[in-house]
Amino acid sequence: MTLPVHHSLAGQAVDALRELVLTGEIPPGARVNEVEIAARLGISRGPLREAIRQLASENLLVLVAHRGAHVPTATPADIRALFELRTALECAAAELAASRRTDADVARLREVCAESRRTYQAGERFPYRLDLAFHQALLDAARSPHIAEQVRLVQQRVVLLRSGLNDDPPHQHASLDDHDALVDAVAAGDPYRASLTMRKHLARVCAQMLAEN
Amino acid sequence: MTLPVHHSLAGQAVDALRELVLTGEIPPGARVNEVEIAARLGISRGPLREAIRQLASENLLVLVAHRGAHVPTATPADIRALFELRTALECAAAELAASRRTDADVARLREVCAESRRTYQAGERFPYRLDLAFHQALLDAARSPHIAEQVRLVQQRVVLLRSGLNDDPPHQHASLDDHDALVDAVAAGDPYRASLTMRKHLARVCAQMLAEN
DNA sequence: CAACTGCAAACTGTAGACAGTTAACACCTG
DNA sequence: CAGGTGTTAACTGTCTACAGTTTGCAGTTG
Repeated sequence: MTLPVHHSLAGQAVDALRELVLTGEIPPGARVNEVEIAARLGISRGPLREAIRQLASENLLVLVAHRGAHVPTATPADIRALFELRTALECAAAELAASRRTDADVARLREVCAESRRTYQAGERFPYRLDLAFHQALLDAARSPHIAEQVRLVQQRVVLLRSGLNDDPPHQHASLDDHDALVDAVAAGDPYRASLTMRKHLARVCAQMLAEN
Repeated sequence: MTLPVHHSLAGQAVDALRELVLTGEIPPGARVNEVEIAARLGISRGPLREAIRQLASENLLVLVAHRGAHVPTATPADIRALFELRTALECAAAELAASRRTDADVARLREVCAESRRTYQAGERFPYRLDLAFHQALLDAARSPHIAEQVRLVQQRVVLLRSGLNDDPPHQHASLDDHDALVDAVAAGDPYRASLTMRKHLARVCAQMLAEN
């Protein structure tokens, strides 16, 4: 017996449309043609419009009167402001993680770091997936559901900006070191150091993104 | 020539429904009857459903399959977790405000504090409106639009919890002092002290809310 | 030839109708 | 009388049709 994740078409449409936006299939600046997308998803415009509203309030779409929805494009100033928000949230998460972590949390974090390093040393760029996994493991350790939810939403928007991001090796190496330092601070139960380390990490990631655009 | 804030009925419905939820006219736990509310707002169910989706993604409503939307009720654990989020955001805002404030920002903050104190000393409870105005003035000084937006959303949820809040005088007096201390830290350009002062302030407000429920 | 006007196609915004699900109540049964 | 069952009313979820706006293009005019 297969349980559908979402019973409603609108719920499915949210996921499907989110995918289209985040994968860049609907690129930044492009408009969302309701009849076209609805046909593509095999649904009518009603549920799709509900999905569009939700994604708009997640800031993955922008609504314009009588001109429908389009994918937002980001300016450098936007990116900086977005990273201010991300820093606020993830530094708080790092602090809480350092205060609340269990041995299992630390083990999980070290595991993700180890896998990232293996992949990196194998000559490949370590995939963005592992970076997300690290930040997710940290959020799990923080045990603050509302903060975790907001971080997820912000990360989505970062993915949107990250379209053609070419992670160069120096940046990747530095990120691996940052992650290790972060785990050490969390393992040591030092909230202040965890927060500071996260702040430095995100500052570098932000600078990297600004340099690439 | 009167310019409608929202051209679309869905946009108006978002504001109207938000009002119904935040004023408690649709109390926590109550379901949102689509036909009834649509009739009350003089619109059809289509735009209303779009509005419901948006408010759900703002966490002012909860969607249940085939049972529509209802206003969420908060447990003490929820309140604590929500204040962890609020603290992360507003502490960051306080830090940024201390770094970026202009003389005009400080003047505005002192003005709001002075008005709050006048109202309080006139024997009345100083209205929640002035508390919101203070936090808004601080956000303006922080100049971080994304953080400001998220704070606005969190404050909404706090208002929702705040339904029958009876602000007792000791709490109000302490809040006035907190606000003054916060302005001093911001005026002094001391981000660390501003953040710490904000953290203490919100911890007390949170404890107050937990005590009253 | 540039700019303006008018028209037509495409798209968004909204309403109303229909299908499927939930839930409550009356009724039956042990 | 308690518990289960069938039926019905209410409500949600979805689709289709229609009205109003925008936009691009052709035609016209200075």
